[in-house]
Amino acid sequence: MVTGKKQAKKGGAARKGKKARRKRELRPLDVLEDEGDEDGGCASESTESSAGGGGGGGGGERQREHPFVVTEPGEVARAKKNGLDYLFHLYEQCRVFLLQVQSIAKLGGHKAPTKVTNQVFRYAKKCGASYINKPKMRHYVHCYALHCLDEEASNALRRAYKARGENVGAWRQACYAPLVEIAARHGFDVDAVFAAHPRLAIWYVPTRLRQLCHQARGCGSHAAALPPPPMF
Amino acid sequence: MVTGKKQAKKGGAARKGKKARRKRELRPLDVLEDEGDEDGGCASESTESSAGGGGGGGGGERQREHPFVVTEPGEVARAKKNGLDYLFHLYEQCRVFLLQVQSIAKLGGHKAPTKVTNQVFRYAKKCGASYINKPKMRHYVHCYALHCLDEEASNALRRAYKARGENVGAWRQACYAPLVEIAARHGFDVDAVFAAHPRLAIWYVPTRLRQLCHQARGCGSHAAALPPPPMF
DNA sequence: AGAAGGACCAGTGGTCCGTA
DNA sequence: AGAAGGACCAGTGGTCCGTA
Repeated sequence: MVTGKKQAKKGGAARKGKKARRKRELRPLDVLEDEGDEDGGCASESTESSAGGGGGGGGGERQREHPFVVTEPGEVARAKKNGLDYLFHLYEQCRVFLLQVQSIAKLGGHKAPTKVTNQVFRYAKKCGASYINKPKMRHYVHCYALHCLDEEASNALRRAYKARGENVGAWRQACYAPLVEIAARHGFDVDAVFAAHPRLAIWYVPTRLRQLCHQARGCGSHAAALPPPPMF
Repeated sequence: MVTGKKQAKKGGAARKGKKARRKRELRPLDVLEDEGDEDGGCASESTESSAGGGGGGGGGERQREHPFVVTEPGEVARAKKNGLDYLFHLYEQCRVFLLQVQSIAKLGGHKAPTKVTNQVFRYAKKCGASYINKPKMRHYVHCYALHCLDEEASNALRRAYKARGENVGAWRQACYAPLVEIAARHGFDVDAVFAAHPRLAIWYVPTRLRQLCHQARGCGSHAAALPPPPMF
């Protein structure tokens, strides 16, 4: 409480042109630089140069990850695209990174995170997993949640959206409804649903999903077959 | 990471004369002012004017709480002092405040804290419990932990330290050793010990206690009858 | 247009140290 | 001296929005 008195409160507007968002110019191999930092460098440097990464053989310009496309289970995405199996694989990698951070913390007598925190993302970067970042992982958590909680339903949804030629954004939106239904069967307690699943418990419940469960609860006791909400 | 590059790292030195620690001049009844703030004012204004509070009948100057003295279980502290039953009572109050914050959050579809967080302390203040504050509660958590985990041992320690005429600081220090022993019986996993006790699970494990457990584990498998560590 | 992610900001955990 | 607690700060959770 130093700044003011109340201000725009969380998810509101009031962000506009503050502080001139200077972007530091991209330098190749940035990740490898702040070594010798304590806090533990990666335990194995498992660069995991596998799957859909960007970057290609050539030059200096750091490449973004290829965008995701809706793929069926088992299907490999074509050129310049990443599939959804790859997306879910990233969540599994984060889990492994978390486990490593926990082990290291316990060895040193430090407090260990129980969730995938900033510390874990930082650690992942140090291990060379530059393709993992917080905004991306948070963006798709609920998609991963559906995959964990009802793989059948998740697979069906992927096939349907692929067949319809929908883009990733549409598929992502569509993942909410089945989750709300699952939550409904547990008294609309999404937190409990996440907590009960070992691979999901390490992820924060996304705000949007929590909101949808809350508002679905408000609408009486019909266990909601909500058509995918039009726009949010 | 905006400031610099590494700096003094957590509990180190490097705090000295920064930013001229301006103290805002005390105003009486400060707490009652920032009402109408959303985020939920207190649900009951349970001012709890009970126990050892300071302040006295008279004038404007906001009073500090009376300092604690080592008292036996059931003993009421004499003039201008607060006893240890009162101290432990504060922890129970915080728990109730947490439960209220959780209820309110769930009603509103917001995420609910699982621990006594800043939010809970803020809420307690709004409810008129101005005698509750974070530094104090954090300072004595491990004393409360011993009270929860082994009331017999806790009571014995209180009697012993009272008999010896020790001050609160000495008693507080002495609370560490029995806790380390308890942790030792659980593989030195203090986090697990705290997590397993419902009234304790809502408190963060104090750094110092974690350190002591860690270093006790390092010293072989003797389940540590550690004499109270001389100074830290 | 649709999407990936650097960078920002309000509010957190942790505790020092000026105060009484 | 011993102790209570205001206030600070590094690093967090959350996500916007300039970028490609």
